[in-house]
Amino acid sequence: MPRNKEANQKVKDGRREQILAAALELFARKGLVATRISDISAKTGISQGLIYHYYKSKEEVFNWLIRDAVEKMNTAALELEKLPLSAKEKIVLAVEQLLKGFDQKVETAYYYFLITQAALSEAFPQEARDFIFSQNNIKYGVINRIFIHGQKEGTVRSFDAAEMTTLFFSTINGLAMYKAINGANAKMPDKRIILNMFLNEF
Amino acid sequence: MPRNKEANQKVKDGRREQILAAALELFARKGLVATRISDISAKTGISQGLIYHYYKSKEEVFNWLIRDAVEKMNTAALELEKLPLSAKEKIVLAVEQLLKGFDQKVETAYYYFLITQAALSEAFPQEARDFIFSQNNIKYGVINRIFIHGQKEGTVRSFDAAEMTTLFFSTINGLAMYKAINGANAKMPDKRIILNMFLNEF
DNA sequence: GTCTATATCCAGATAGAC
DNA sequence: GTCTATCTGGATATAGAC
Repeated sequence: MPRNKEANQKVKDGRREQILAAALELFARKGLVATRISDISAKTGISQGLIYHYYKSKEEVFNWLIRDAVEKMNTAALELEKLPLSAKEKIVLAVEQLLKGFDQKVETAYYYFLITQAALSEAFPQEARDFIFSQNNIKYGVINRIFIHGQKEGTVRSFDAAEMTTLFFSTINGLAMYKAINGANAKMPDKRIILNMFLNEF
Repeated sequence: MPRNKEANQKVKDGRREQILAAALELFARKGLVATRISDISAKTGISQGLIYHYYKSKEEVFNWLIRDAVEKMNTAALELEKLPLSAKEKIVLAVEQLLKGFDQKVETAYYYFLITQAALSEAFPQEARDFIFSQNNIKYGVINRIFIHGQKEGTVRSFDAAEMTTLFFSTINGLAMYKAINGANAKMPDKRIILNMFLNEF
């Protein structure tokens, strides 16, 4: 019966999703080690044993989360780069989208925070860390190229492009933390304040 | 013999300091929960049992660290506010000092990161978190007042001062993370890029 | 003050019934 | 697929010798 098979697959995928969603929030808020499988179990209503049916360990859950996050971000960055817009417009769009993302869904902020933590700490699974170090810089490259392009346009300030890129992502990470900490109470600042860092006029 | 008493006190203080210094780095890099007392023991060469002679628990070590950090930052902020300088000059000085601090001593970055983590996560001792929420905002107040003052001067951009304050500390936190992650490889960006966010000209 | 040895606890992961 | 019960390891914190 293909019907049942499909239905089963749906349930299975649903469970896996549920687990990831709960783990994302828990990992971001409590950290990987402080999050107990029992926390995930409590949050999802899925028994502890069953979680191990879907993922072979807590770290595997974490690895999936990181893969998801990095891939989403890279896809977004590469799509931005391909748009038929000026460098200046791309930068405005990037800042807009990121702020809107944080504002509308805390999960976006959690993703950023998780990646930062994993990059920082040796306590996180090596697999996830390797993946981050090999893949995460793709989005740095995109922004860096857009800055350089914008400098040729004359719209982007003439500071060192690499430094501006560092600052771009440091600021974004800082805002992600701010949002992750304060949740609904966090109001994202006016994008124009940020744009002042990078653009001559807008 | 007061001589011995003093000497003993010195040793005692030295040990306590050693433990704090090791814990700062470990907590920042691995997280509170992932850091084992045995890690602190290995890093300091102080036996596990002896650590409990100086601090009654791992969390107490953490609480001391947070107190130190918050107090240092508040003192610095309040002193900045009292200086006989224009608002514009104070902002330039604050950014300079913070960047220099991160550049010269990773520990400064670790302090920032630790506070941010503790504020974020329920996994950290409630005592430390309460202290942060009651005291940490002092430095936010200082910067906020300086921005407002600078707007009257005409030197600070006329965006919402609270939003600029949020952005100021988000950026600083982001840079602290960047430094904590990349250590000696992290080069702090040109302060002028940051100052563009807040100042009309400089 | 300092160390080594150990009691105690608790979380991750597994086994096995349904 | 799902649950409950349990094994096992490892970390905190303590006890007690020096």
